Amino acid sequence: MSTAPGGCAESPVPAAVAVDVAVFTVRAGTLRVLLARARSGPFAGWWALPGGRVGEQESLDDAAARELPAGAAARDVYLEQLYTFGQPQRDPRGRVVSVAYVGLLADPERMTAPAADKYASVAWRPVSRLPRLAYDHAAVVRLAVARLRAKLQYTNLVYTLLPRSFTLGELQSLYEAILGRALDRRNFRRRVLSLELLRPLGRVRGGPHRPAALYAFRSRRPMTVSVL
Amino acid sequence: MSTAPGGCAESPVPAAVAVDVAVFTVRAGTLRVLLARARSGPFAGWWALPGGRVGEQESLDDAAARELPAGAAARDVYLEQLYTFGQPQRDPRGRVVSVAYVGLLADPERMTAPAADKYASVAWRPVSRLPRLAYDHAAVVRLAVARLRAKLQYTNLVYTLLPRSFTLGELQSLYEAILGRALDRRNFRRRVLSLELLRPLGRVRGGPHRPAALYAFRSRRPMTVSVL
DNA sequence: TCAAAAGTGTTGCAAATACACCCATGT
DNA sequence: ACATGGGTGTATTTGCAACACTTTTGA
Repeated sequence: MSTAPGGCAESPVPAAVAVDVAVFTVRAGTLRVLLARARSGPFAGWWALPGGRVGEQESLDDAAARELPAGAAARDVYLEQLYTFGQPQRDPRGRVVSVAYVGLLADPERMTAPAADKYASVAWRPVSRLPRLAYDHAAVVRLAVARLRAKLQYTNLVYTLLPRSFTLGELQSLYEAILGRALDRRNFRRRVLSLELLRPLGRVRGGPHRPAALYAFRSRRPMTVSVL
Repeated sequence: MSTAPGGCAESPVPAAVAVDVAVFTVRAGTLRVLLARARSGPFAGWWALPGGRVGEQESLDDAAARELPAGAAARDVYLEQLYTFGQPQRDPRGRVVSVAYVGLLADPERMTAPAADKYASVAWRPVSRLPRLAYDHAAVVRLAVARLRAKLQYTNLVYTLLPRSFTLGELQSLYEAILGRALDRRNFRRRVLSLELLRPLGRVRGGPHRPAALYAFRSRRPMTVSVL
């Protein structure tokens, strides 16, 4: 049974429900998470994950999407529920149960728009060197990173972290940045191509060296496939 | 941020937080889930997962353990958070966000004690043939079964479904019941033994046929190991 | 002596790994 | 010409799957 009447007067459970979102991207070969500095509240000035209360008539997924900084522009962030944190004392102001989400975003620039948001500032921080975080958000990020690493191995979710077209080298760098270990170029290449997830674009990207063929994902929907 | 003040008067978010638990066991070669029939409420008489409101000073994990029928005797149920369901309309009485848990139990008898509980009746039902369930509990069970199947493959969690000592045949039957497919006896045996998770007890269990060696798990703590 | 489950060993295939060489480009 | 990353191929190992036979008990 999922019990409890709705009305505030009748309900003996004054818990508030919130969402917190750990949005990740990879920039400069480093896995980064989006942090925000709160203007007010018990942790004013601290870095924390973006988040906030769930509206009365709002689903959890909708709330997570809405709480993203510069939300409008960020409609194509991949979001997935992670875990729900409900220790009684996790928020000094009272009982707050927080549903944590993982977000994945390709283009880091899109999100940094400071906006006349509720946050004093917003920044992409490398997950390997995080500042002290408010609430239990350090634990949230740890869990989120673990989930991300695991899920890249058996899904095609990398597509959420890449632009439309990319080279195999870029794809490999991405995996290496997130998994934190080097991969054999030739084996990676064969593996990925054998999955038939990519479509060769025919075009080529020039650079300082030999131009690399461009690829795109055949499907940009979440699927489970054994990648590594 | 996980915001929101605690007080009921100040909070515009009258959401109640509940837990629902899908407890599984295997009996007679069939994966079964524990269902309860509510005495009252909008779904009185319907089958549903056991569950209920989270107390004010109670963690989610504690709430899940407490909501188990015949709770006292069931202290050694393995519990793990599954997913949080928060569609605004999922409870007809008002907004209830429900944190779903998966439970695993070895001894089916332990739990069936009807008890002067809040439930009219309690029963182990095969997951393959479930009655209509209250709320969104059909979806909860579906997700829970998927999680259970997946997790048996890369953890040692089977130990939660077995008594202290067991034969390799029993272990295999358990896997077959949950995965829903037959496994090669010899390969299964070799695989499992090579993991070094089991300790041979020396003793033997007699039966109508050739007696089988008894084993026990070296460690009864959750670990991740690639089982299949 | 028969049925039914326990226990053991081998073999072939397929996938993962490790590794070496040539190619195309900008500087 | 050379440094740098792109592209292709091959040998070896390792793990998985398929499979056949012997053993021990109760009935």
